Amino acid sequence: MGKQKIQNMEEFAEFSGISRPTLSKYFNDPDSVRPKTRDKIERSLAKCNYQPNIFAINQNRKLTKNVGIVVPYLADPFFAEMARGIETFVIAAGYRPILLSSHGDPELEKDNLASLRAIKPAGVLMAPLGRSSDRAAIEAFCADVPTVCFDANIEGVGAAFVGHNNVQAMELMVEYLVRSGEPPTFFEMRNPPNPNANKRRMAYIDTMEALGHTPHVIQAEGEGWKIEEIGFHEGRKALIDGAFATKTVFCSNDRLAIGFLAAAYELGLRVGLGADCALRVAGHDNHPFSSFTCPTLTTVSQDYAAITARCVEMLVELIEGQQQQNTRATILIDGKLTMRASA
Amino acid sequence: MGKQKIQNMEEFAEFSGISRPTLSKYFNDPDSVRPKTRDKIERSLAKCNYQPNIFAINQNRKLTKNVGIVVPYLADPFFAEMARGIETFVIAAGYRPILLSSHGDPELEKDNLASLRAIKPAGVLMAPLGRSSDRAAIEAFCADVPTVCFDANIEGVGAAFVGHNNVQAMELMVEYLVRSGEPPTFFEMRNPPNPNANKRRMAYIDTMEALGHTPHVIQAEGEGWKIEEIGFHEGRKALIDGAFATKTVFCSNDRLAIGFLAAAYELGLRVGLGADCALRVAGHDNHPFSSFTCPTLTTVSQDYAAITARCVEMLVELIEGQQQQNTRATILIDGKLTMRASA
DNA sequence: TATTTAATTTTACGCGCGTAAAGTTTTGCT
DNA sequence: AGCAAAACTTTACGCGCGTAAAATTAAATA
Repeated sequence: MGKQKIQNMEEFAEFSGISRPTLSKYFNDPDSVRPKTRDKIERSLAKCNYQPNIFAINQNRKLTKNVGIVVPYLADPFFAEMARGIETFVIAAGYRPILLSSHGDPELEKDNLASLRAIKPAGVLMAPLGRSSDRAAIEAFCADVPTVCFDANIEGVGAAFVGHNNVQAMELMVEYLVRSGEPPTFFEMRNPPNPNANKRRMAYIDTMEALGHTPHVIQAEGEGWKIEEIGFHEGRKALIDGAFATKTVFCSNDRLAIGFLAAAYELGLRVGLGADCALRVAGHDNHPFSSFTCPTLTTVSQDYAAITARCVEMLVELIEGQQQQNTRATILIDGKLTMRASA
Repeated sequence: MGKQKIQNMEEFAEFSGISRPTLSKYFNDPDSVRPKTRDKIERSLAKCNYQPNIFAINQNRKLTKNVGIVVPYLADPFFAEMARGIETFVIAAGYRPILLSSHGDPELEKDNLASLRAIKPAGVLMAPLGRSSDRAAIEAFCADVPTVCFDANIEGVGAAFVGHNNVQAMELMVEYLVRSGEPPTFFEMRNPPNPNANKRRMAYIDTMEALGHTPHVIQAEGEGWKIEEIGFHEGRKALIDGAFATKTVFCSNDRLAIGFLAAAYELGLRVGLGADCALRVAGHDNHPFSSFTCPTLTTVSQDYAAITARCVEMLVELIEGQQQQNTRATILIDGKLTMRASA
């Protein structure tokens, strides 16, 4: 490989026979130069391994091509999956994803925003922690950098929100459970870290009442993101106490359901649809592991692909769109019933 | 908040009454200036919200404070958990973690290394994809930037390796299974993405032979990182075919075991230690979800905390240590038997 | 072919900070 | 108090690139 060592754009200008300002234009947007010169540049580029210094670029441009992705808890496969989708779309859109997890800690969430500020991102995609988030800090951040929120909607925060349609999804599942058996009891955390939980409870109650049934809600104690553990211990307790009004349990999310199923198993309760089953259990989210629970978990799936695609789209519009809209868009993506063995 | 707006170090020098070169020294290493001036700087810092421009810093320093973390598959909670630990230690060591996932794709792994190169990292912590990795590309990268590998050891690649002691761990589990019941059959993927699998098979065979038992290995077909799915389908097939030589199955890793347990459940096979159980199943890794399988999974746990701590330690030594050692260190951390209900 | 328009080159400055060199002040030590 | 060492200030240059302005060249239009 006789590839020359070219250190900077000056040298590459000499090497390629194109002036430096034109090269600068090219690297910023290859389509902004004449096709002929573009060809010439790219042919030269193939002959050496020059690559513009990203620090020098970012220092001098007011706006970088960085896009921050902030997630509340990356060790949760749900968010890992979301992050994966978002990363892919961000790269496809020509930006550079920077993935940060808050690991469930509001302080770290603030730190993450601070360190994002330092890299002057073109925009940020953020799933806030929710209840424990420092709202003021996030608002201040969103005022400075274009931010699209996903997963958890903090009313009024961010330029847009793209998320799951909890109301539609809850209706879907409650109606299915009622139709195929008896009305469900709702099982959730009393203090859920994620704000979707509240929307789900309310949608559950509304749907149940609309269908002429009495809603029953069992609330698990416990704080934080060890949700399976809470589902297990509190679900176990509730089962032993006979706290469930019906034998059909609709868990607020799949992680809770995973813990709950483990508890039911330990107590020797057969879960499923058959006549020989003591319980029916449904979840919500279509968590990556919900296909491998025992029994496999009937759930409402969030449309990962649509949500991730849409929120990247929104952000790109926000960044590249000339006219700035003042209205905060809220986009809700419908869920789908995913029927498996547990209900 | 009458905080002044200070744009650069020049202005902050005037504001704080400290010369710019000294400030530069301070920001590079707060301990390199006299305590008195350090106090003075920090008191001024509290009075405004100046923060050095990270791009300008990185452009001019030969070495940044960036530390890359490359993981083969972030949607795997095992790696998510590893990444979480590593991030924390990297921050504690005064560096800036940049987390990248290869999402199971060797091309993306190469891309990740390329984009890491662009940010001139002080060092990189890398868990290679393994079998599918482009060895030459990784070697070339390691030759240029200090790299400590973890999880998957590619012999000779990287300045050091920190990982799990597969041999010790396998001995531990095989001995336990033999002692507490019958000798296990080993269940693994024929073409595992991760190189640990081969070490585990060999250790299984060695230990079985040392104990005077005949090793039995069942190999699941299938490629890629959908390991639970492979464990489920291939495990199901093997169970139906009566392929297991014994009723004790030791799975090469917990994800495989999670799928296998789901298959056993579906087939109505009771898993556990009791006389009423048709199978005993053990895993390997102490995957975050192994506490919530049905039944809960007996496994050999990797010492997450020790591995993550140790590999960050190694990298920091490598970066900051004056004398460069030419010997490639290989550090293996012992596993622990984690007994639960499945075996 | 002449003319308008668009693209490129030349020249030059600035971004914010690292860092070297020489001079000055402060500190620690006897 | 005197002195050497350490820390600091002043001055000055460089990093690699963005970008503005004026001059030049190429392309598109008539």
